[in-house]
Amino acid sequence: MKLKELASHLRLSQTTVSRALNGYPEVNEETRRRVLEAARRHGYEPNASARRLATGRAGAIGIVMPTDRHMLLDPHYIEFQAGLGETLLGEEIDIVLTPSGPDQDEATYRRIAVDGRVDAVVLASPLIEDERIPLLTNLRLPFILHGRTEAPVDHAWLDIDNEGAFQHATKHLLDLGHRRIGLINGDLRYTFARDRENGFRAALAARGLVADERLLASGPMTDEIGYRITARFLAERPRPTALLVSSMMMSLGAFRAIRAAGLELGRDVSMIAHDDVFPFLNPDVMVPTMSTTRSSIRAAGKRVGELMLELLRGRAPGTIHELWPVELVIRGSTGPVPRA
Amino acid sequence: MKLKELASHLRLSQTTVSRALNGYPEVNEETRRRVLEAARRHGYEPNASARRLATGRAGAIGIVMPTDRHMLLDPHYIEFQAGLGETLLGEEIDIVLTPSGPDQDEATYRRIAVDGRVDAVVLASPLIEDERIPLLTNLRLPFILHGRTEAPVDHAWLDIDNEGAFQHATKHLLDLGHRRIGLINGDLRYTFARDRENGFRAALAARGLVADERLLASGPMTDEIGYRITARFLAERPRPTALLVSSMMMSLGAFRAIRAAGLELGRDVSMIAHDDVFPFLNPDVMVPTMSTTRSSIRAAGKRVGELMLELLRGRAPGTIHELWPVELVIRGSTGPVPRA
DNA sequence: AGCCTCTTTGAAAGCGCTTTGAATGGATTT
DNA sequence: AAATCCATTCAAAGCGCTTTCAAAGAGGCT
Repeated sequence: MKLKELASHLRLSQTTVSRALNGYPEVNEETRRRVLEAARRHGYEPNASARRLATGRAGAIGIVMPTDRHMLLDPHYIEFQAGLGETLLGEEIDIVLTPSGPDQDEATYRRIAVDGRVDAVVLASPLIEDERIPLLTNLRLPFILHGRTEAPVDHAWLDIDNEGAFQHATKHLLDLGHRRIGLINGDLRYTFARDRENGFRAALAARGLVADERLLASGPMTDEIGYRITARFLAERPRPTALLVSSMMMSLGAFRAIRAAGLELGRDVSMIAHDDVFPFLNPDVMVPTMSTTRSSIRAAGKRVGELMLELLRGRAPGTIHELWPVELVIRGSTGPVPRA
Repeated sequence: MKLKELASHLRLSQTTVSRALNGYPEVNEETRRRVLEAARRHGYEPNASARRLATGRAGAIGIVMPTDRHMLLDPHYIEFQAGLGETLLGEEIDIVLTPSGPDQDEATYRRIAVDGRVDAVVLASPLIEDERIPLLTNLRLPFILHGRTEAPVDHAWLDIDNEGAFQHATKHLLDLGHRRIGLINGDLRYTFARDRENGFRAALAARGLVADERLLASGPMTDEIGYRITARFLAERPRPTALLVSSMMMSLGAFRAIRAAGLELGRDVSMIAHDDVFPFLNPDVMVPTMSTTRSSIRAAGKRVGELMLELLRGRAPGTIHELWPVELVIRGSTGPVPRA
């Protein structure tokens, strides 16, 4: 069933039917009722491509999906997508995932910028110097960055206050008397990891302390790396009495390493981990419960969806800057520094 | 830059330029060279909507994304997507995620079936009786099911041998002398969970044993639920000496519950967990290493992508049935039953 | 009665591509 | 030299919508 058929069924022009369906005001209410009713009865659904071609709008936002490299951030992606979906749901806007291989990112962005399959894109996991920003700016493809980066150009972004979060967390550990604190971070090319390290150092500096470089480490945020780094840290002398960990996933490995060293979390070693609030990993039910810096990545996705809608309705990208505070939630994995 | 402009630049007709670009044979090689060169120079990229409208093909496959309910299967989704992406990469085919709210699934599928935004869809996480199968069949929207279901109609699917996997794993535990074995399963409305339970029971039955219903439990496959169920099982008397767990995520909680009960994994209690092979959760680096039934969900996604391409090229859905064997990998978390 | 206005509808022109059917002209046959 | 063939190219007709511009008719005003 296409518009033309529906129109002739109704003995109306395509124009009127189209208008009735799309809610234009210049249609007689009785006519509109008839049209809507007939459309429903015949299961009419406008062809997406035709509509897109005619309007010039894609009704979709894009995410370029790297199929190889830092897909290690996995669960983040899906939670973010779910949040995005929550918002886009009511708007009948799709999310278009465009796979991109190694070293094809530029070509891929270039292609989707020109071929009009999406109206805008979401950029995630930015590097400190991320070449995608100038690229998309040049291509005039609207985008919102989830995270931040060092870019000279003004653009839309939403980020959490990673620096403040880790500064706060570090300060808390210092207040508990800890002086030997290890930082287990994500890959330092990412802005979020750099920001967290900055926060960590800033809190130490505020007390006239400097970080022991042997207690700074970073890598893919996996259970495995968390285990390895922690094991290495615990072999240092004097041993660290507290750990700051960039992800819950890493903290699971860290926890095992602590036990393996015959130590007890929350007593011999304190830990604060960053929690992206995954439904399958709840710090409240761990034993001991895990102290965290908390910020829901799903909520961020939802909000980015809202901002995206505003962007598409014409809001200037340069006016979209949101920095979310991060909550510090103290639970059982942190305690006063043990007496030596 | 549009086709028309490119053509007039080249003093050729749109027809010839279009053909040259799309690799049709009836174009002079010298002409094709010129066209390709000019297209490259001008950064020409055909408009996706126009092409879709003209060809009637969307060049995209769809996934309906439930934004609320069993998004608990989270990490599975993204790994699967990544695999799918790997295949689709070279084909310039997109993945279109259509968000769908509670109770809108049918309407959503109905819409995308008619509006032509995708050529086919992937169905994941099927329930034992999944109404999506007859729906899509009626709508004549091609699909591939990742998993199986009890459907009277013939359709394309790819699944792992969940029953065989858990049967095999159970048999292994029985061979080690275990008699009190707990099963920590996913939600039983899902086919995979039912199949696993069937495998478990079959292995017991083969030895003339029956399952103790108090040692059967199921729920969302989270760390938390894994912890709770395990704690409950370990409170039973006589205590189970082995556990079969439906996901690595649950096994993390199970592990903690075992420790919390003052028991040692691999000695006091054995465990075999199902491993979907997530990059961030490696059974080889756990302490002790985790025995698993292993099947990469990413590989499944990749293969579904391949089958999807074949489906779109005309292969009959009824000829696409793949049942993958599941490997049993014995590591440190399983040992002989402890002497009472 | 004549003129205006307002509401409602319609014809037709795109949107940018693919594809059908026809044309052109040089090479090859007869 | 006429007829045939082949390799190339092109004009134009869609694909199924939206939107501009025009028209028709009903009612209100002078």
